[in-house]
This record gives sequence, C-alpha cells and structure tokens, in this order.
Amino acid sequence: MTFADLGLMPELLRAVEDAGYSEPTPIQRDAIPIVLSGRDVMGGAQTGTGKTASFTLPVLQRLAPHASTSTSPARHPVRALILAPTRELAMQVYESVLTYSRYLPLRATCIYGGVDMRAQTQILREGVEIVVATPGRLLDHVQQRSIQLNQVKMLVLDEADRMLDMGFIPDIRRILSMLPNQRQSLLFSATFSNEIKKLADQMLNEPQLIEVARRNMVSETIEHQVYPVESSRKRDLLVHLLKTTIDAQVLVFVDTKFGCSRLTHYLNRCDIPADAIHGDKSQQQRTEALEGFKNGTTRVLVATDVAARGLDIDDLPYVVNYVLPNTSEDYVHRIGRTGRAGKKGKAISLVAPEDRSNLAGIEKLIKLTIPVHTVEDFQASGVRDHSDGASTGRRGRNEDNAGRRSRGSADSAAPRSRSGDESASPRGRSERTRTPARKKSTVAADGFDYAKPYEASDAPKAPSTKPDTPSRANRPVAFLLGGVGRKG
DNA sequence: AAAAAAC
Repeated sequence: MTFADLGLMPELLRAVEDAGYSEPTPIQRDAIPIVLSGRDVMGGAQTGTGKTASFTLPVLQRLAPHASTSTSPARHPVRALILAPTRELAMQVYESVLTYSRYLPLRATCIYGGVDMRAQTQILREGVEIVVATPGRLLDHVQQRSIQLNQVKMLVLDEADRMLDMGFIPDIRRILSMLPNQRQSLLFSATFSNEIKKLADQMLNEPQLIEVARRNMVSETIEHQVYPVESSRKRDLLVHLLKTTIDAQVLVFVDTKFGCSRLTHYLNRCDIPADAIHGDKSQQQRTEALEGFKNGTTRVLVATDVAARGLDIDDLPYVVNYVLPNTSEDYVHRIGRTGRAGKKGKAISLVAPEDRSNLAGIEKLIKLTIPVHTVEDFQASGVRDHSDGASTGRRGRNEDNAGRRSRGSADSAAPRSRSGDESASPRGRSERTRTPARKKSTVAADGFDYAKPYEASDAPKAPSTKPDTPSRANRPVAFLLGGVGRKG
C-alpha cells in the first residue's frame, strides 16, 4: 500500500516523498480516502500514529481546486479551519500543513495567543485558505474583524477530548455558530467519553468512525517502570537516574508550573542542563524550549501538562513522571510522547506512597501492572498494596490491587528487591515511616555500583547534603546523592 | 487539584 493508492494527487505525493514517507500508517490508510470522499469523520487514534497527516493531506487535496496564485485577498478566503488545544500543538499541525502544501499555491497560517496580534492580522488580511488556531485568539481576531469564517468548508477539531478538559466548549460553540452548515467536519480524540460523543453528535453529520487503536490503549513499544520513592527524595533519585539509567533524551513531567521551574533549577545546580516549559513562560521561551528539545540540543525538558498531549518529538526514548498525573488518561497522553511510530520508549514514574491509589487507577486503565524498580536507598514502601520491593517482577494481573490495604498478611507474599535486600519495608506503617535501615550493598537494583567513584562534575549540590567533604572526585556516589543511611 | 487558553 502506497500513498498513491489512497488517491492523493501528485503534488501531495511529491511532498510526502520529500518528507521521507513511503508507506501510510493505519490511520492514514483509513482516514485519507474517507476525508477525500467528503464525509465527516470521528477519528480515534493514539498519538504517534500519523494522525496529523491523516487529515492535513486530504484537507489540502480538497482545497487544491481552489488554489490560486492571485495576490488578491478575495481569492484566498479561509476554507479550512483547524483547531488545537495548545499553541505548540497548533504550531505542529501548521508545520505539517506547510510541509505537504509546498507544491500547491495554497496559503496557510497559524493563529495563537501570547504573541503580538498585528503580524497575524496582516497575514489574515492578505488572505489564507487554511487557518490553524487555538480557540481564544481566533475569536479575538473574529471580534476584530480580521478574519471571516463564513467560507469555511472544512473544520478539524484536533485533540477534542483535551479541548473539553480545558473548558473550550463555549468557545468551540461560538466558532461553530459562525461556520456554514454546509461543511465537512473532522473530529479527532484520543478517548471517546460521553461528552465527546455529545459534541460529535452536534458537530458531525453521519460521521464515519475510524478507530485505529483500541480506546485508552497505550503503545506496546513502551516499557513502563515504577520507582517507589518518598516525595522528599524524588529530586535526588531523578538526578541519580539521569546520571545512570536514563542515558538519553528525556521529558520530565511535573504537576505545577512552580514545581517545573524549581526542578529545572535544581537539575541545573546538579550540572544537568535542563530547560523548562509551562504556561507561565513567555511564548518565546516556550517556543525556544520546545525547539531546543526537538532538535536535540536540550537533553532534559521539564514540563507541565502543557506538553502532555500530541507533541511529536522524534525518537524520544524516555518520559519521566516526576509526579503522577491527576487523571489516568493524562498518564496515557504523557507517556504517548515516547514509543511513537513503532519506536521503543521507557515511561518511568516516581511514585510516592500517597500516590498509591493514583497508580492503581492508571494500572487499571492501561490494564497492566507496572513492574516496580528500586534503587538502593531511594525506595519507599506502601506504593503498591502487596508488591513493594519487587524489582522487575512481572505480575500477570492486577486483580487485587484494591481493597487489601488492611491485610498485614500481604507481607509474606512480598517479593524481595533484586539487590538482595531482605529487609524490604513492611506495609501497614504510617506514611511518615522512614525508609528502614538496610544492608549496604554497593550495587543497586539497576546494576549501578554506588561505590564506584565518578567525575567531580557529577556531584549534585543539594542543599540538604553535607558539602564539607574534601575531595569531591573521590567521593562515593551514594554519599554524594545524600544516600547511605542518612535518613535511617 | 493543576494545567491550558484572549487581552
């Protein structure tokens, strides 16, 4: 199966070839012919499946008959409107439009907030056939009369479930009310909640349902890992992982904007170059941060959920949940930044005892019991009801993850940590229970030898660790990381 | 309970 078999025109085939693609992905195979036929589409697909091209390509082809080299604005009315929930996502879709429209005289632009309106207004006045936008700024332009939507014949709602979460529904409704009823509408969503179905009912006309991935499924190329750790030790565990097991680019998710900045600064203090992206940064900083990460300049990007959805980063091998997301669905989205397009990825979650129920919810959603990994001196107990201390133990089912917390007898079934740690912490202690004393094996669960000296530059300058040891270069890692028995 | 999105 080739792109030509899907009925795409030569101008688009050339652009696809230029971009280096030869074979359509499943969602492209399903969606492109249907969109070309003019039907409405309700599309469900996990990210990294080529979803964006599955609508940008046929949209461009549908508009191609209207392409014009004329400079008259009247010859370039807005014919296709694509809405996305975040600015970065809008930009990404816009880039896809640019990539595939290079051999067609169609004009496109991207409209979003946080930047000066005047340049956008100017481009809109000159006329564009395709507008990719976030809802707020689009409405702003509508009010300023710099854009007319009464010629829109194609509407795409990307990441519709996210739009719902973000309370965009009133904006969407307002925008819908300005569009002609005679139009083709495409709605893409990672999940099909009742809310989404309701929106689809109002927005779509006899839609064809395309569901490539089973709902709420996660890519099978992703390896999930859980590291049980007290909250207070998370940052040092992360530093440790970044210096040992995480040997490549990583996207680290946190729960708040403040926490995002704080963790980024801490990593930088530990000589780990890291950048941050969150909603309180200027749009320029956001754009630059994402750019640096996408082109590989930045190894560690710390992000809020602004980066949780849809962002397509080539070959991202690691995602870390420094804090578990608030909803299980968000876990699916976050980790979907890795393991894309059939590539392998690792999703590492640092889980504090208080996040236990959250973890259980995630495991229930993804129908997987995530193997627990431990690093000597960083582990915490009580993260899972009966399997704490398990190293890479693969437990078949999660049948009894819930409702067993009062059963002290679970202890006897608790597997031991791979590092030979026999004193795995008993469950049933209060949360303030410190990590109990344990044997000081120098080789950690991940095979990393703590006793081995390492570069001075690796030393974290954690304020909580005692900085008064003379020769930094010869200090054992465990000590540097504030480790052995410090909290015993 | 936080994040995102218009000024």
